[in-house]
Amino acid sequence: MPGKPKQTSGRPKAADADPPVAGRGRPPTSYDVAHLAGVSQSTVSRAFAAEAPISPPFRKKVLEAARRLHYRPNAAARSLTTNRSGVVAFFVPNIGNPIYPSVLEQFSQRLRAMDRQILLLPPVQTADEALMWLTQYRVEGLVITAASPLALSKAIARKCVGAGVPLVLFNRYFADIPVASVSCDNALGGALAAETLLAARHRRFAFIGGPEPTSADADRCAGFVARLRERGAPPPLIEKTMFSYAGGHAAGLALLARRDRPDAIFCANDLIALGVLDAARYGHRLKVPRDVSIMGFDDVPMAAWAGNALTTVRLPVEEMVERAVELLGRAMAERQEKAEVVRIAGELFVRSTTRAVPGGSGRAPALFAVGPRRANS
Amino acid sequence: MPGKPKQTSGRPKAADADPPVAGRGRPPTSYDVAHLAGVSQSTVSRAFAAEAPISPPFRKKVLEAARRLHYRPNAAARSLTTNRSGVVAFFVPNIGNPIYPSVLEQFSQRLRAMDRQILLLPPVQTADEALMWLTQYRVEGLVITAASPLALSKAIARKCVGAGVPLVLFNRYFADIPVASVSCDNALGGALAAETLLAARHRRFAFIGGPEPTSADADRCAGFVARLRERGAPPPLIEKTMFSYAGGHAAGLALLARRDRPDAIFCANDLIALGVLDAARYGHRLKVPRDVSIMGFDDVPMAAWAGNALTTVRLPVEEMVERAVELLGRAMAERQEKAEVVRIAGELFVRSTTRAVPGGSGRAPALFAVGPRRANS
DNA sequence: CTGAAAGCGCTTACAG
DNA sequence: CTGAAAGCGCTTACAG
Repeated sequence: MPGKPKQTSGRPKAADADPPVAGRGRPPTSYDVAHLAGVSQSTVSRAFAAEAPISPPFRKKVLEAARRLHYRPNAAARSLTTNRSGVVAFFVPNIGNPIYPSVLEQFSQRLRAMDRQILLLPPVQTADEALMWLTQYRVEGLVITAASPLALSKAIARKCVGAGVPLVLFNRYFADIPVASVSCDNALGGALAAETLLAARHRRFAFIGGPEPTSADADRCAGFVARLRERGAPPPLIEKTMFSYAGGHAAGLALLARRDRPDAIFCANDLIALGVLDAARYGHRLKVPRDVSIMGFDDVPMAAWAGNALTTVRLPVEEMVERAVELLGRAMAERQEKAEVVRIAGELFVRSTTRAVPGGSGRAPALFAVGPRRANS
Repeated sequence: MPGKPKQTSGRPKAADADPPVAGRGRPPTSYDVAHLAGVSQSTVSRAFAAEAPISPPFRKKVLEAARRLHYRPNAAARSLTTNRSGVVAFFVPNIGNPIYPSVLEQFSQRLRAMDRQILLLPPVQTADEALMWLTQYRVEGLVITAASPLALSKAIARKCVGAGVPLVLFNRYFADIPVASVSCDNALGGALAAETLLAARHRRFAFIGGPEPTSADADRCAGFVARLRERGAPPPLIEKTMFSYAGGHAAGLALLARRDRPDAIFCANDLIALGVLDAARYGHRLKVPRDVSIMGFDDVPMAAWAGNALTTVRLPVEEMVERAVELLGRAMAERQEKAEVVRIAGELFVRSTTRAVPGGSGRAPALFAVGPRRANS
């Protein structure tokens, strides 16, 4: 007699028991609900599908019975029939950057609204491993939030594109791989940094970037360098270090020990900048910004701390996540990946690690492409 | 003809094509592998189960065919038959605390070794919602890494225990709910803080805790207070604030404005302590530790930064995660929850926000229960 | 709109 | 050890 419950006779009939939760016997199935509601199992299934053909009274009956039994469709069974898991994977290799907790939190909120779950990609070693894992779990989409290690992220991205796994890069892109991405306008941010430091009458510039030529890093640097050149300023020194406080600290110590010590340093991110800041203050006993101005990028929570008050360009996390989820949703719906590249301007936050503009109000000048704002740390 | 592939005729036979990845047609099934390897589908299944009865040559044949097809057992199908999903859920409401990225990272590593995936609990509003979600995804276990908001975490814990969902609390416990947990020995940590401040000849103590009586918070406070009392010191002022830098900053501003200004402040965590530190330095223009000593708890990365050099008690994250995973594994294997409560001592890191011990070597005295260490920030 | 039935891709008794 | 078959709990054509 197919179509009727089998092998479930051992389970206590959770007809009106109050806490039929899980624990003891297995969770209720759609047959249990059908039985209680006096409808067919198909009808139960339809009651839980938004677009399914079912009359309001039937749906009501089913939902009421489901509520009493604490029933929810088994995700695995649903996944098996539909071949869609409802799961989005995240590759967050750079979780150490304090910007990512809020990124993850925002994704979590928005994805919940789309009824998607977040599965964390395990620390795979190769792109093949990643892809096998993605297919094993029938992951519907992948978000990569960092490009370090570059080679691995890139290989994974390439595999995903090849395999048709919807992919969105967060604050990264790969020029040679056609994939959807949402970034801060890093080049513009670099230009904003240049403007800020130029307005403060600096002349000896430096840029400290990460160890690998990620797009974010490269664009921030390029925007900075280009704007300096446009304004007729001398080219900056360019240093590489680890993408961390310790990296910034070491680089800052070295850079500030040079004869031709720069008096304005723009760092590829806040973590580096905060390391440089401490290297200047505590390593070299310099006054910031009197002796040297320092800027970061991202606006991590620590940048606003009173002891740091770091001038920086804020990553527009909220808008970025919003767009990323939008792109991901579109990529999951259509089979066809669009490879759209979104760039969102970041806002300048002038705090206390950059010299005030001479004769200015303390605000950055109005010639910026994006309205600056004096932050109340 | 049951037992043979059905409805798959439309798919290109991926016999020797090189990249049969995903993308176009569906991923290969065990039937495809069986076909290629010249064995039955059952044998394919057995080749992927560690304990299954299968001869080495057969397994080898299967695995080779699987490799060629990039085959991996469909997790949903497996979950459906075994009723076990291989998924562990994480509830990390307090992701803002910079200690959690490393916690999550360590869990990720260890869980991978156990072949478990991490699914993030969405931002549910009620315990019932959480439980329904847990059963919908047949989650095998839950890790709760924070107790804020207390009421929700507690309600979820209670539901899980009631429903038999294996649960491990990370650095939290609920006295009235029998559930496995792994914590830092917070009371001991509080005592260490008291010893450190007493040894520096302080007399006017304060404790700043979080807004809710979480176990970690309460134990740190209790250990601190008890040790002060044992040593005949006057009882500390006790303040409450948000579990954040901003909370600590506000509380520090207020506390240090008092007539009976404390000269030694122990904070429930580093984020609060760093806020207090900046309130002292930049809000009140005090010298730390000359005018006031400040201690935190956790040893977040920022505590070691040169500008902060915060004396603190380190959360033994690595050991804690190791034990937590162990407990979780046991709870998932046995049906019976043990409610074991593990406490691991945290290590004292003396940096520069506490006065050196008079006449001492700069090291904390040797009477501490746990060997102190002077950190090289 | 509603119900009976097939099928998703596995695992696991059951025979041999 | 190996294979044929049943069954996991759903979704979705297919009839009515």
